Amino acid sequence: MPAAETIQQNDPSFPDIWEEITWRELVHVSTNADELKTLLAGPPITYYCGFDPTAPSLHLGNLVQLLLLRRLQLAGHKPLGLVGGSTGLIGDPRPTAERTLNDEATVTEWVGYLQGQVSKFLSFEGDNAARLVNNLDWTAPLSAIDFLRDVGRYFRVGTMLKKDAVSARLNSDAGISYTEFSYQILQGMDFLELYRSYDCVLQTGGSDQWGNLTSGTDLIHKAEGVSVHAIGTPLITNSDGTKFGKSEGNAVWLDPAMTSPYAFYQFWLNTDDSDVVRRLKIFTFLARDQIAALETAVAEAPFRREAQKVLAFDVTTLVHGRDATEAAIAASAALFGQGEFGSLDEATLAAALRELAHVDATADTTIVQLLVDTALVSSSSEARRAIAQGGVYLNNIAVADDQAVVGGGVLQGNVAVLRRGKKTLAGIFIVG
RNA sequence: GGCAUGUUACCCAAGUGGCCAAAGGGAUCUGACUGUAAAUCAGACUGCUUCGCAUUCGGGGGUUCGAAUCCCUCACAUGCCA
Repeated sequence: MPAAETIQQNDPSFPDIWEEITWRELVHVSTNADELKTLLAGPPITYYCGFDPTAPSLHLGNLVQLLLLRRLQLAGHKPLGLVGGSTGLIGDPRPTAERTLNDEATVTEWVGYLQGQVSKFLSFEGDNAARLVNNLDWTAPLSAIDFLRDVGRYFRVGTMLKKDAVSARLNSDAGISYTEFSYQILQGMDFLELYRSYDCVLQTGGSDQWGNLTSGTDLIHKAEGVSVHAIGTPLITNSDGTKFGKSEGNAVWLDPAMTSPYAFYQFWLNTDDSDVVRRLKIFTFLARDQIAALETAVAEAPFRREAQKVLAFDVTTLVHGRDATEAAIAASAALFGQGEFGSLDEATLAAALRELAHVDATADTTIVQLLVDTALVSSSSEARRAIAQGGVYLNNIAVADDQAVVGGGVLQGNVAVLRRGKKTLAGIFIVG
């Protein structure tokens, strides 16, 4: 375990930031690479990335963008963090189906949450201080007529139809609404507005947003006669083909109330050997030689999982802070340690359990009920099924009977550890 | 606006009057093996007061002893025509 969190800095062994972000595999597509390299090596530029409030929190996919913003800021450039108050009301077209529109009050509330999260990853001090912007500020006052005359005229429908996001939907039987079809115009407008107000010349985003990114560069080219840039980051994938950023089928959120720091730490700790080096490059500020050393460690002693430990420590610390990470590690050590729970002291055990999903219960509560209460399973049918399959443990002892109650299975301090499968745990505090 | 076709569980997708809680694949979960990996193998995967019962196949209504399957209607989608 590292003694201290990695300092946020770019690796000085790279000649310039472009070389570094390329090495970190952060660039999947971009506008002219040579020009971008030169631009980023030169005097500070203003750049931006947008986050749409389609949920109350950002998730791991957004973290890639946040870290790219931060790396560019560390290279001296000036970030704009855009939270899409207006684009969030529309929603970008997903490949499969139309989105459900969220109401304005909800979106407004989420805008606030996301702004808070974005702020944590950027510096708001110094010559290249970050700024937060909200596209509702310039789209809300716009009338439909102004929109069509001033902005719409620059957009060719043929071009819009060719965007992957749109054509995928047109070719599916879901079709696409005019609302979502218009999304690319809104995002293009954002870039133009930021170019005019802040001299913003670069937009970053996921490669799945490439059509929307170029929508902006094209618009600026037409409206202002200027060439600006875009960088599309790769879609992060797991080598086994499953989706990155899902734990137990749920998204991993940055909000500790939605994904606990313990669960967050565990998510990273469980990274596959074959993915861990790529994760280190993208999600940590470790230097090239440090990552190379960890790569060797994975190859020579994979069972030690050194790289995973460093990755989990660094990313959890980055997102949740040092204290939360220490607590998550302590809980992990207690719960996954060699010894029996009975050998742990009361305070350590209780603290560990509080890192997990935990509930209060009486001694005569059934295990089935507790599995449901702790959200280890989603229904009592599933709880019985899990018990029947031998996948439920109380204090590391398999539960065989689906009528069983917590009863005597109580540890020091009147607590019990409920486990489903190998590593999904919950704490039970016996009261009354 | 007209004609045609389609809408099945998390996703894809069979099923076209009873043998359908509904094939198959993916995802997911559990077990074995392990390093709290991966791969592989096995099992599970609507809910419940679980050897039984209840509710599901876009919404509503109808025919029938009986419907995911037939009819009507509404909504949505796709294609062609206007």
